[in-house]
Parts: sequence; structure tokens; C-alpha cells
Amino acid sequence: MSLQNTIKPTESELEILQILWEKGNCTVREVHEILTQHKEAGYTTTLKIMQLMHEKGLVKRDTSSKTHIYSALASQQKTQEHLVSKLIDNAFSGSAARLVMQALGNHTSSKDEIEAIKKYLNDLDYK
Amino acid sequence: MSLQNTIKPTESELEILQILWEKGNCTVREVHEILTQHKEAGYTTTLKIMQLMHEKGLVKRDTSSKTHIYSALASQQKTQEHLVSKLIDNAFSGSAARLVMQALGNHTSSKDEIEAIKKYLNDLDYK
DNA sequence: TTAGTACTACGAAACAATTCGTAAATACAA
DNA sequence: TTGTATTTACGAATTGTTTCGTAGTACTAA
Repeated sequence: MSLQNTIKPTESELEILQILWEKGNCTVREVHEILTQHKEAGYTTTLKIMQLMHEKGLVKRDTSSKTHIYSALASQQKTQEHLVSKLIDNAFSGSAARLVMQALGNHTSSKDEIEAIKKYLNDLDYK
Repeated sequence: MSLQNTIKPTESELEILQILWEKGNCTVREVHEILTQHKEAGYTTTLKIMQLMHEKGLVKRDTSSKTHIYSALASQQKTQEHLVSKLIDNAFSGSAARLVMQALGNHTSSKDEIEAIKKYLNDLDYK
């Protein structure tokens, strides 16, 4: 069993992981372009963070050509689990339901999303 | 409009805020006792963090007697909103529903909690 | 009054995260 | 070949968080 998924990504790392989860393989340049749509950042800053992520085992990279290709190693599922779990403990006194209502109350969810959650809840009943 | 609620508490600060939200007024000693049920920490460490929280405006304190009495200034509601919102953006690509299902799937929620959420969802429909 | 205990204040060390400058290597075009 | 651009690697500065030791002060019991 590897440890990589238990490592807690920082906020910057999480931003990058999200891009990698979405896109699959990316160069530093590609990640950087996407990042800078939302915020200011120097290219070498992005590079450095991705290099550190590599050291930590959060990403892997193909260095066979000059421009390296990065992809996520940290599992999206595990990372999300970990973050949600931590948030529930840290800020919602361990109550998942309170977090859920908070999340639903303050983010506009589409009718489809609401229906999906209802269905999900009904299925939970029969377990 | 004050800024204090927009300040993002650190993890340690959040642990302490949770205690203050729950208990109301506390001495450093009381907070420290509760904290050390779960983890190791020196007394002056807890003290120092609470002093910094005071400087940041996360808590207020009554210094009229030798032993200071602390209470939360940061609003529980606003802080939770902020954290949930950040998590949805940071790790769930902006989808509240995905976070909700993650939260429900990996934490045992009581039947009552589930019912409360269902009711909540039904009420949402009629807004 | 004196010894011991509990508390605050403060400084500094240790650690982690972020940012960026610069140098070296590579590729490519003129 | 020579110059320009792109990329990686690396070191260092900066900032923020956490931890704890020590000193000074107040309270309390003997």
C-alpha cells in the first residue's frame, strides 16, 4: 500500500491536481496557462510547485523529451474523501448532515442535481 | 462591514473555534483540556495560538480578571460557508452535489439526519 | 511571609508554503 | 553558426504556522 494518497495537498497543489484530473497529461506550460486564467503567478512558481509535487509523489512525469509531461498520481476519489472527512471533523463537529445542508444552501444546485441527491438518499435507506 | 469573518482560520485555529462555538466562554485552560483529549499539545502552544487569534480578530477576550475569558468572534455560519465554498471550488470543480454525495457516502449518518436532509431538499423545491 | 502553582507575555526556533531570480541545457530559426 | 526562446533545476528570500522555553506576575495555602 502506498502512502501517496494520504499526503495532504496544499491549496496550490490542489489547484494543479484538479487540472491534471480533468486533462490527464499536461506540460507545466499548459497547467500554468489554465492557472493564470484565475490568478497571477510566475511560470517558475508553477514549475516549482509541480516539481515539489513530484517529490511528494502527488504526480508522475515523463521526462523523455525536453518538455516534461505531468499527470496526477494522487487519486481524485481518495483526495476528496480525505478533504471532506477533515472538513466534517474540523468545522462541522463530525456531522456530515450539517455540512450537506450548508453546501446545498449556499450553492445553486440545478433541479437535476437535487433529484440525484434525493435518489441517492432513497437508495441509502435500503442498505 | 467587518473583515474578521473573511479571515481564513488555520487548522489549529479552527479546532479552537469549534470549541468556543460549542462552549461559549472558555479559559485557555479549558480549551487546552479539550484539545488534548485528541492530540498532544503544550499549554503555552494553545495560549499562543489563542493570543494570535485575538490579534487577528477571530476571538475576543475579557481580561478583567487574571485568567482571561475567550469567546469566538468569527461567525460559525460564515466560517462554514467560506470553507465549504472553498472546498467545492478547490476539489469538486464547483459542484455542490458531488461534495454532498461524497460526504454522505463516507460518513455514517443517522436515519434522523437523512430524514432532515430529505425534508430540507423538499423545502428547497418550493422556493 | 514564603513556597508553590497557575497564568500571561514574549521571543525565538523549526518547519512548511510560496515566490521568484538566475543559470544551464535544449531546440529552433535566421 | 549565432541568437532567441523555452524549459528545467536550483537556491534563496519571504511569509505564515506551530511549538516551546523562559521570565514576570498574581494567587493560594501553609
